[in-house]
Amino acid sequence: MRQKLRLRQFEALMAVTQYSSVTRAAQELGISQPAVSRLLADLGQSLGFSLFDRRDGKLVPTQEVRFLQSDIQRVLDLMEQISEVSQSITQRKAGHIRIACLPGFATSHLPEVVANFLKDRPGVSITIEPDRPERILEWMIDEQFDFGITDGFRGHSAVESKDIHVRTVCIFPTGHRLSSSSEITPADLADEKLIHTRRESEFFKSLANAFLDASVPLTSLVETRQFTAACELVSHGVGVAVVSELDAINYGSSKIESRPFSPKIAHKLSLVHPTQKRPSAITSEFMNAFAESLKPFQV
Amino acid sequence: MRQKLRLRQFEALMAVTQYSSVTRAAQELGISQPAVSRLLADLGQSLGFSLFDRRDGKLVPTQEVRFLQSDIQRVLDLMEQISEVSQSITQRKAGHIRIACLPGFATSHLPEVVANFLKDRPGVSITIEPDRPERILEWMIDEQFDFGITDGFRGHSAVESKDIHVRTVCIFPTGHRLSSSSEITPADLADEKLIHTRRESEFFKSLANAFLDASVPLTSLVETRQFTAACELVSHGVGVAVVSELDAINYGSSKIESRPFSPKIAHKLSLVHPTQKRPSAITSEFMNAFAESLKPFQV
DNA sequence: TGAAGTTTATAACGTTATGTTATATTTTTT
DNA sequence: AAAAAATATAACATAACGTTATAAACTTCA
Repeated sequence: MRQKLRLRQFEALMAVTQYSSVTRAAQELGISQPAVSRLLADLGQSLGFSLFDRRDGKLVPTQEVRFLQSDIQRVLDLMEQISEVSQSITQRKAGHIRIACLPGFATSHLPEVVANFLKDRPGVSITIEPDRPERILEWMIDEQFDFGITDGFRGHSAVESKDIHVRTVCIFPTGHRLSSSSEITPADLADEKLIHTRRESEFFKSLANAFLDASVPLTSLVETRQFTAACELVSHGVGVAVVSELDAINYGSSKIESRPFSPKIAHKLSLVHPTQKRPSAITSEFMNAFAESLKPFQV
Repeated sequence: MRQKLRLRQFEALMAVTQYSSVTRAAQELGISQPAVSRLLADLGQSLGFSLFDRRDGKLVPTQEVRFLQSDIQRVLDLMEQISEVSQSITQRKAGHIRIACLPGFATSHLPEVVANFLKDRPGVSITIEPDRPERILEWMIDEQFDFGITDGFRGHSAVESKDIHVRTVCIFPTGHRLSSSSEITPADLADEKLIHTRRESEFFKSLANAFLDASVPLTSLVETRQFTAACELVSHGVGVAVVSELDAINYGSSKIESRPFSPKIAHKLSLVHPTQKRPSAITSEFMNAFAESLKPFQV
């Protein structure tokens, strides 16, 4: 009966082919000569044809063997590669991370974090998919992504989340009268038209409460989902806004200025991942790195 | 210490991935469940990360494993392929044969033999390289080819040969006065202009001797290396010739006719192969098949 | 829940693959 | 033909891989 072909036999075959000598091959493999002799004998038996011919003192592979050698070498190379990749994985140097995030992060904060993370991890690749929070939540539930950066998240059994409260600031066009204040209060904004997030959002409610507490009317002008859009509108002099400091800084334009807003209102970000699926080691590492990157902006 | 990755472990890994169950995988592999359990445990140990997560009763590969799976599958597929190809080789259904031959054979007799040979040997491939006898001899000595079909071969220590003596016939243009004879003798050709092989060739010497013995002068018109060229010339009415029956038949044109020549003169073909290099099984088989194909034309 | 049933892991122990050393045989060189 | 080198064979140890028995963990369902 034709037995099973074994890797060790292939290693012996290739070594003998390379050195044209069983003795030499054994040395290179770091085992004894009889061991190689028998590996070859067994392999020849399994394959059903002789493996080498003697030619003036050297062993030359038969044509049958040569016909198989490229495939055999490929197997050995692949094994080697798998071994290397697995090492990279344990050293957190290889893997793939699928990230879903709010559109704002895809362009501003995240790229820098990703670039930094990949710098000393050559085998790691990353997918970034920006979309609305609702979609990000779906993706987490479906486990289509490993990690999500979202806001307005209210909990879901299939999604584990870590909340990050980032500072917010009031932004206004450069040269605006508000630039003389070192801190902005609702009273300062009594006559200003506000650009803000959706009325249903937690953040808007906090903001509205602040105005309410200060007995100042809130003049709503534009409602937008994204802080980046708010920055853009403010820079065009449309109005003023209270946005996360993260966005204000990353907007990086000289057309707007920012000041702390009082009372302190935090914007809640949620770093999420599927509950059921244990994150891969490299994903965990990235999630930590990302949380760390937000530290400077946390309340 | 990171031990060696073994094929059996990969087989277990893929089986468990496929069936999401160790028990089921063991059944499919035809071994006991504990055996699979341990293969996985060992592999996890070697790789350095856990292989599966439990998800409502099923085993789901970790992302780390999924990252390696395509490579692992490729290794297993390749092993399978090698095993299949090696079977084909022993069954003479796979391999490669490099054939060097005279130009005439490349176009006429050989293709049919090759086609027939390949018909029920799907894995076999063949190289055909036509050239002059001198070059064919070189190729044999250099072992650049497995099998050669040549003539005028006078022996060489590095080349083993088998001589084949094929019948020859006299050819002339259709409707020529010779067509009334059932057998042509030198005397019949006394007034004919002859197209023949090189004067140094054995075959020409035999032919010349026949004329000499019959005391008939040989009127040489064209000297050519190839019988096919002679056929061509004859078909254009340039003269008559004595060529191997093989070529006469394969020329397959109604423009020439042939008759046996008397005395019988054989044309010596040599089937050659390198002495030192043992022919592969499939090459031996082809050489036999080719020799067999010449049987109908042998003296 | 918790008890039953199923699945997986662990333990104890053969068999085969793969290694060893010693030695016979073959091949190459002198 | 003898000496030297290379390879094959024999006898035996160890690790890989299989077994069965059984413990532990997980699912299911009353």
